[in-house]
Amino acid sequence: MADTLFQKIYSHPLMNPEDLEIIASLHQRVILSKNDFLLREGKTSNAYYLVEKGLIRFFVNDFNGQEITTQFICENEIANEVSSLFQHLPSIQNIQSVTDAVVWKIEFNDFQYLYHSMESIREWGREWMSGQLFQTQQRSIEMITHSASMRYLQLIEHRPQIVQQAPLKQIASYLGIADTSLSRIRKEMITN
Amino acid sequence: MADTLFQKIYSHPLMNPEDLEIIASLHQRVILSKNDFLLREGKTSNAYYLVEKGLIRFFVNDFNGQEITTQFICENEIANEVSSLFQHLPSIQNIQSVTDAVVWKIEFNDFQYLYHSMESIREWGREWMSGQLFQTQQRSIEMITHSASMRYLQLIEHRPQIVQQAPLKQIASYLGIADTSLSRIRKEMITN
DNA sequence: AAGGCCACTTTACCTATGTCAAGAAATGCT
DNA sequence: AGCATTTCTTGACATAGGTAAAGTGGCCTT
Repeated sequence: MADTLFQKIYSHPLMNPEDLEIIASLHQRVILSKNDFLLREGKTSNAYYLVEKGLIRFFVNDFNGQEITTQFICENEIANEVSSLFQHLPSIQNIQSVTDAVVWKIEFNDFQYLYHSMESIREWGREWMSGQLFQTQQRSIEMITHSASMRYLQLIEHRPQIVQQAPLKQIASYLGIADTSLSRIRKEMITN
Repeated sequence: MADTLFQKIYSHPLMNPEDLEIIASLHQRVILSKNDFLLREGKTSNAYYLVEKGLIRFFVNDFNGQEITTQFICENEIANEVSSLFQHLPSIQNIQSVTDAVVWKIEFNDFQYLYHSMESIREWGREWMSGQLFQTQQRSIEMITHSASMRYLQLIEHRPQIVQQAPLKQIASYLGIADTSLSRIRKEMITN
């Protein structure tokens, strides 16, 4: 069952079972309780995590001390604060479990070893990063072109786990609106 | 003068003059007139561009046919539609010169050759991508946490060339507001 | 069972930004 | 130079979403 996790996440045309086995052997299973932190603001990231079970979020604190959720990571996705991990800079983001969760950790040094010894993971890595960049850009564009209620509808449609598992306040800040506004949008969706 | 362009852009701890010379030799100088396209929506990108002179923008068409400027690329920066170039997918973005410009083009195949033969450019590439990801995330966060006039002030402060060289409508869509709103913000900034 | 806390909702009011339409200024074209 | 087109500004009005404060209900703790 963890095997299919690795297969799903590390899928790439150049990937083969031998490489995959080596990759998997460098991951370690970690059990998380709700609200546990995987990375705290100000610390430098030294690992990333594959999510087997549960929901993870990234958040920052804005200048009024409000928590802004910037990403949700669902099952079969990767929680990786790229700019801290690859540039060895203190993170401005926090990574925290929203629910109880099971994740697989791989340390930077082990990844770095793989990256230098396997073409498959290098190519996979570049593709993963470009996919992340694409998603982040899409999200920016949607913040501009769609209304808050449209954004909420899209979230329900495309990532229902988030709407089911995360508290309203986190979803609201992810959508870029106040929690009372999300509450109002929910109400209008029911009555109309 | 083009040499310092390559030095600035391809700077990385592992980079050395020999590598840099090989890299530079695979770029080709291209002269652009205002409004020329480097990539059109629906086409698959097969190159990226270093900007020596002038201003370049990325834009998408939203569902009402409005152009939304998603990025401005200034001098000594790179114009690269990553997800089209590296995943060979049709681009949803357009890349167009805002002013007359001089850029240096490198084709995907040549880059790919470098990427496989030089550790320096591989590491540089990963760092560049993670930098891009960071910037894009920062921009999303600012769209949520800052008001339109704050965003405009930040743009004036951090990237004045854009404010000087791009037309108001493009700047407004980049800031995520209507052009009339940006005009009003400008007025308020003068009188207050 | 009682108190306390948290997540969510609701209401009233406020403000930033959008929309539309008109005019002024700048730029480009022949 | 002169006309056309685009760019920018302005004003009146509309609306999505913000803020603050109070209310409801659930759940945990003792």
